[in-house]
Amino acid sequence: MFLEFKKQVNSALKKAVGSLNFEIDDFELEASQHADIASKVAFRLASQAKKSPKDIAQQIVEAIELPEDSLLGEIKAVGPYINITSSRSYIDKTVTGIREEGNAFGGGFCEGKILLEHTSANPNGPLHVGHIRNSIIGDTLVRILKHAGYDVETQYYVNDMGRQIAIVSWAFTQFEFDVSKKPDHAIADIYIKANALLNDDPEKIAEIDKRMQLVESGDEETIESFDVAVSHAVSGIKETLMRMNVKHDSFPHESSFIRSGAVSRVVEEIKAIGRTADDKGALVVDLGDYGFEKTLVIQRSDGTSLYTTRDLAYHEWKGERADRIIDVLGADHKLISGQLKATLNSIGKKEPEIVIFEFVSLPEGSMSTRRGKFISADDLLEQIEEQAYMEVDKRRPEMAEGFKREVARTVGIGAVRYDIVKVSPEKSTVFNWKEALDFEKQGGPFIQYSYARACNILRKAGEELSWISAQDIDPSLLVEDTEIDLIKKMASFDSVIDISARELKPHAIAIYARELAESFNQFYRFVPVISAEEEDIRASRLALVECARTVLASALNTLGLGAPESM
RNA sequence: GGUCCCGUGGCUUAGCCAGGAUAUAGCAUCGGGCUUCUAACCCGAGGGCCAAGGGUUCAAAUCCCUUCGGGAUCGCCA
Repeated sequence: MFLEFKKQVNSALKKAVGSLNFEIDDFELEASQHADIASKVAFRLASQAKKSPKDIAQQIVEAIELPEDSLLGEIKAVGPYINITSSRSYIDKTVTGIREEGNAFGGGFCEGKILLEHTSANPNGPLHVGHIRNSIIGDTLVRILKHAGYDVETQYYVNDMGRQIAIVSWAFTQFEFDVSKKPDHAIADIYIKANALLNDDPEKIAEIDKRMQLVESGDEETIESFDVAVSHAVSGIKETLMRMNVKHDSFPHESSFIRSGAVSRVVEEIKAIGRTADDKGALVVDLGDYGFEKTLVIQRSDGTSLYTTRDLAYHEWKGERADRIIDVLGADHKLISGQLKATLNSIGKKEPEIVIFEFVSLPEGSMSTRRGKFISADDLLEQIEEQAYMEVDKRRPEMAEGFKREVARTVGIGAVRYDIVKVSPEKSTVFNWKEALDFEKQGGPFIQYSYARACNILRKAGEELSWISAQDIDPSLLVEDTEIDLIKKMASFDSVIDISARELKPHAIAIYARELAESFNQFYRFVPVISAEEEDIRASRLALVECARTVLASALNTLGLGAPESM
């Protein structure tokens, strides 16, 4: 609803400014503490009109004419600012809008097919707390984009033929694989051992090189040994992702692009535009005109392809299947993703939009699967759920064990996801157990609690008052400050979705969800619902609670947090 | 050494790209609130020369330059 409000503000200002014979398109609208929206346009027009911004603001306000039933209410010039408040109709339409649209409220205004790749961690061990930043940012973006109206397909690109996988497959021939363990963890065990062995005995590296050549040339037995290693790791990774409410639609494998001929094809395409050169037997691409000093190697001197080459083929393939391609990648991919985009651009292919997130490190330094220096996502989830269980047990000791376990799971995952997504991706972070397990913060569980409270009111109303949601209500009876604040907060859901979908910034939705929960809690504290004296007021408030439940559920769902009806 | 990202109260953090009204929240600290829809809640207080220095501008947390601190990266790894 806020998007529509903004549109009306723009057109009202445009007309007013036009009637004063000023030329300007951008009204510099911004959120304000003094109104629902404010325009700074008077600053810009000051030089043009040779008048003070203050006078211009006043003039514009006087020139504004509002149509019947406008979403704009009071319009005031305060110094150079034009402060605009929404009308009663805005409030009423928001309530009816939510009641009519339900879960679709605040979205559905975009269209097109998006292919989004995220996580794509190498299958040489379990996901660690750094990888899940990728998964959570990626999955939240998927949910935001879907709500905005896009058709989104999510992919996990499986590196099943890199050097690291050659090492894992080789490790199977050197060490015992512990089948009693979760498979991705068991893979990490032998991978770490193999790396240590290669470190001690560099002559064995030739065996890895040999495997790399064999797999690329299509040797059945080697391919099979890679597949075994990869599928063990991937099955464990999938389990972890599922536990975090993260789902991928497909898992394309790198090797498939070799086998389909896509890799050789893309190499030929690059050769054809005359950008390639031979550098000591390796094939390199010159991207100097794109601002890259150094050339990009796309083929080793032994003729095998590299990650980059396969990634080029993968992106070419993705570009043929979607209107937009989005990749969520770690900070280590900044350079290479720039080169990837430049190369695709040079052969006239669709470029991906890249979302970069900075690294999560440990207090003692950076994480490394190879060296066994990492905290696995499974460990984190295990501990957080245990912590959450204690919190539930403390608050609802009388409830059944199954209830406590279920709530602990929902709340635990919620806390983890929220903590990660609420921070801007461009900040590097240091993982800290104490903070990760702290439930006192106003985070995921805070939002889930608001939702549970809303559910509880409605459940009680159903039991005690035989309330049903279809009842006709009068939204104009909602006049308390906290009611209006809550409604306005819900109204702005669409604009938050719009902004986070456009800028690919999931953390905006995290902040919004928290504010929405806060608004609901304030309403809950100050306005009686079930015990409201007058029946029509009670009905309107129940409808409002139901609206809040709807929007809270959407916000939680967009963040990938579970919505518990009781906790 | 080159390039990119980050540096906001004790801790975590929004705002920065598109400069303007007293800089946003949370945690922690201190004070108040459960006979009333679950207190995982609500209300209030203190706490910031927005890393430092310079510049642009009527106006800078926001743009530019320099320095410092942290992270990432710099062809045949991924």
